[in-house]
Amino acid sequence: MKSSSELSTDLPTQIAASIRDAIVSGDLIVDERLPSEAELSLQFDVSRATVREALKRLAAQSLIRTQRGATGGAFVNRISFEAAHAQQITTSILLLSMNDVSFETACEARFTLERACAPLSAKRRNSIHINMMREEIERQGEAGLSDEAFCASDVAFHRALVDGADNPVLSYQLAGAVEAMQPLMNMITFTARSRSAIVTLHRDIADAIEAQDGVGASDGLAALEVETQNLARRVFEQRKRPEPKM
Amino acid sequence: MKSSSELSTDLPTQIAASIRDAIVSGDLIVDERLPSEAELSLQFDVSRATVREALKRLAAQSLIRTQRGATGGAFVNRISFEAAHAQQITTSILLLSMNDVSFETACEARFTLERACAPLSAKRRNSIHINMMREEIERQGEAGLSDEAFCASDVAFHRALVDGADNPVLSYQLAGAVEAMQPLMNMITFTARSRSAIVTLHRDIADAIEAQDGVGASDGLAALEVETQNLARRVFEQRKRPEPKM
DNA sequence: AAACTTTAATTGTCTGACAATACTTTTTCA
DNA sequence: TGAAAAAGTATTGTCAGACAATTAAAGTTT
Repeated sequence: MKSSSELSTDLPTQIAASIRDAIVSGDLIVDERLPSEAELSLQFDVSRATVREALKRLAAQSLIRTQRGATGGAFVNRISFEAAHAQQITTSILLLSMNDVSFETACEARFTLERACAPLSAKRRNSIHINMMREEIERQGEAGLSDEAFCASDVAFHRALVDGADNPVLSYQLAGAVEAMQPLMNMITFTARSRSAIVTLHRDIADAIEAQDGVGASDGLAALEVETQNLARRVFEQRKRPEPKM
Repeated sequence: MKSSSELSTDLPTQIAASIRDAIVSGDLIVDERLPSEAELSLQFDVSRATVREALKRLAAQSLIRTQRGATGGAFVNRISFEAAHAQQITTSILLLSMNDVSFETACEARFTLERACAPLSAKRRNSIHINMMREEIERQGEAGLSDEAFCASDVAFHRALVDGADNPVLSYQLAGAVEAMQPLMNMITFTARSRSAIVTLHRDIADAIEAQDGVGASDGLAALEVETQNLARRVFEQRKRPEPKM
């Protein structure tokens, strides 16, 4: 099990890397039980505390799970799309918020990816996803909806669109791009007029998907991107005026 | 700092979640120093070992880094695109290998996303990425190249294409899709004829990018997808014949 | 045969100690 | 005086050993 990357890092990192390699390379397969902490501490010639810290690192990445009791231990986890989704979203949000990524850049990435999805979603459209999109459009039109709820509904609409492509890998890869936009969108105040413009575009997109018109859906998303970018630009400019850059 | 998600999980998980919330919500900002392990163990009323396991979980997600010495401690990490890339690739590879994702599905996802990139890459094309693509094409034509090296070069070519879009968010989101294909591609044996077909398509794509012809690049990628899918289908069918299912 | 008890294995947590590291302060001495 | 050396100090890294909590399996009783 001791194989690679034994640098000048601390011991738990080395041990975690060693076990991770064994999992990635297939030496340890899903649901296989790792040696007990006591055995591992003998194998790696470190204390149990050190082994535990290594195992916790792996658990944090959902690579293993642990179970107490007589037949317990650490087991190789089957990474679920759900867990991977969640992790990717957290990472994406932090990445954007910590690296001063402009709204423009994030928005471009999101719509570029989503447009790629549109033709597939149109081809494979199915009533479940269409209905979800319609429901969210309905919600977005309700008066008295908070900006935050409007954004959440917007994200749900787009998630339905992406999931409609019926390709789990695609859904997973796009999760970060779609969801990580929400905190950025939340900084925007949506006027009644801007909301109705967005709802109209959403309806166009849903119609195109339902009509299996991939090109139309793509065009609708392109228009939505322009609308969103303009809206953001207006909001940020207006916000700059009262307090003109320190 | 004690805020949310205090369920029936173990203590390190709860503590890690609590600190993670503080980071995600912005209560702890980049490069800020966390209290020392001793202080945290007092705050959370647990032993230092338990705090350490929690911190290791966060370190595993690159959320914090630690430093020894008098002015040391745990600091909130600025998640770099590089680190996020690496994590995403690992997760994507494991996700595909553990969930019996078909070659077809993964391939479709990858090319769908990449096609979305092509217009941007064409518009913003720059000599660095063009040269990288040309270099990889050159390498792919060399005789005596191992299948594995051919695949690695293929990935490098596509990474250059994606990076050419000059949008770091896009590059990050696509990293998983592009790189996670490599282990799947590695299962394929590339004949001289199939290699030359791929190289020709790569050259077409590079030419289109250089000519700022986004549509052409997209079409080239579509053709490459068809070629790749056919190739994979042939290889898998042939492999089934000598050993017909068990 | 079913219900209960005991046993053993394993992870979860705690305590206390010492080592390693790196910055700060003090001392030394040229 | 001023720079180098030494000591001090706060912090993480690692260890050893202990006990608690949990769980499945084996054994015992009814």
